[in-house]
Amino acid sequence: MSEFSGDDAGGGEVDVADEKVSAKDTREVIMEATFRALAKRGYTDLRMRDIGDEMELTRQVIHYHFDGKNDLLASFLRYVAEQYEGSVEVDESADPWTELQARIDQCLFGPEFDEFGHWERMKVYHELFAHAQNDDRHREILDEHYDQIKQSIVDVVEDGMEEGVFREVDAELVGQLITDVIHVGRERRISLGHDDAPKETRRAIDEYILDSLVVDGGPE
Amino acid sequence: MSEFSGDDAGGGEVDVADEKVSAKDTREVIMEATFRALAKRGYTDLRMRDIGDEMELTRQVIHYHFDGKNDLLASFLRYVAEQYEGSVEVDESADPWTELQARIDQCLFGPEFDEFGHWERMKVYHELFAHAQNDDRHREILDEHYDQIKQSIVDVVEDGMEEGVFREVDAELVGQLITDVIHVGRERRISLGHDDAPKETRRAIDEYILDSLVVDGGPE
DNA sequence: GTAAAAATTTACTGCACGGTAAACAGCTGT
DNA sequence: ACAGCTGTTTACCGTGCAGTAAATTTTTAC
Repeated sequence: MSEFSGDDAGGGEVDVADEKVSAKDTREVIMEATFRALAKRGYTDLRMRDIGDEMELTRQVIHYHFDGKNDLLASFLRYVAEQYEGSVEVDESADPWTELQARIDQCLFGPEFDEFGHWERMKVYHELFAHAQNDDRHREILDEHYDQIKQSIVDVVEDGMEEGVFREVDAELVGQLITDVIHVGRERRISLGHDDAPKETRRAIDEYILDSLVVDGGPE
Repeated sequence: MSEFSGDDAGGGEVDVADEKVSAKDTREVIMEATFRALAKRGYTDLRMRDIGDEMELTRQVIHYHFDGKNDLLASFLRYVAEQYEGSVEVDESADPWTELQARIDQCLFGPEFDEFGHWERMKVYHELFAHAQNDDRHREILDEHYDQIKQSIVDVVEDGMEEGVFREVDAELVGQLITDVIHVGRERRISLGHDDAPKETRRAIDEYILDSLVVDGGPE
């Protein structure tokens, strides 16, 4: 929600009273409009016009705030990544089992409320993800993002091992596998329309990955 | 390699002597040119011109053989799916363990020779896959294709269980999981540039999925 | 060998898109 | 209250693209 594109930074200030919009808000408005336009048209067919149609302001405003389509989409990608990370909120004080499960569920199913918004966001996210193969800028940002998600899983696994509630395993390998499987579960739902792919995925994670974390004769 | 788009089917015949090209060959030439163009430019930036530049013939020939860009890409998608399936060739007479491993390796790493071609093909395949979320025609074709790949894995697992070399498991779940993990392993390499993702994936499949197929006190 | 059909090329067109220019509004400070 | 800045709008290009039309060459059929 902080830093956006390069442009000129120290723009207008927020007028506290009434309902004033200023530079920063406008950018947020544009980001959200881009979101909806992208969800409707898809990356390939996205026109600047479509983004304009999704907001109150006219499409030319975009050119004032961003330096062309490329710049806009680069900023948007960062916006999406930040939003994704921000949406994964778990109780860090919980035991590793609970935290691990919570993280998996959040990534797979999204926040309990707003499940629809989750899949709309993910649709856009996954499309940008695929596009990274043709755009180094996208790749860099998404690579870093993907690693953070993975790392948060690895950390929980390592915590669990230290606390003795998980078996000794290769945390990197497990974390990567879980992250990957979550990713592909969502993708199968989004691209192929398999509505229950996330649920199947959840079950597979339970039976084939989490089970192997159980200490012999331990809980569950 | 057989049937193409709807158009008019029974075109010109092949002249045996010399090196003559006729209708069917031209379509193949166009398909291959589309392949290269797509690999270079990416789906979003693909122009008809690019396809024309990738072959001896001029780009207008495409309009003679296909009914516009959409028709071309629909035909191409089928072409790619068929090529993928045709490329997975394993010795069906081998024992389930060997066949399963062979299928996994083929999907992950491609034919031993032509490893470069494999990743070029997969790059295109995965991009089309992502695009399916915005195109029902693509989704239908790829859904069917994905299911066939999965089914071939499920079949091997079931064979193995009948022969008693695999433990009794939910073959559907295992087959789906293996297929999914292969998919995401490739994707991570292609989109994020993780060159050793396929190898990591292979190891994860071994340790977390195949291990669970081993009958207690069995081989390996 | 010649006429008809198929395949390919050369030359062109319409238009949708991203981007720009200049006019206009609204707030800020003095 | 008026100058000056930020932000927004209306109106307008220039380009690059998919697609077409007609001319030309090659292949097939008799």
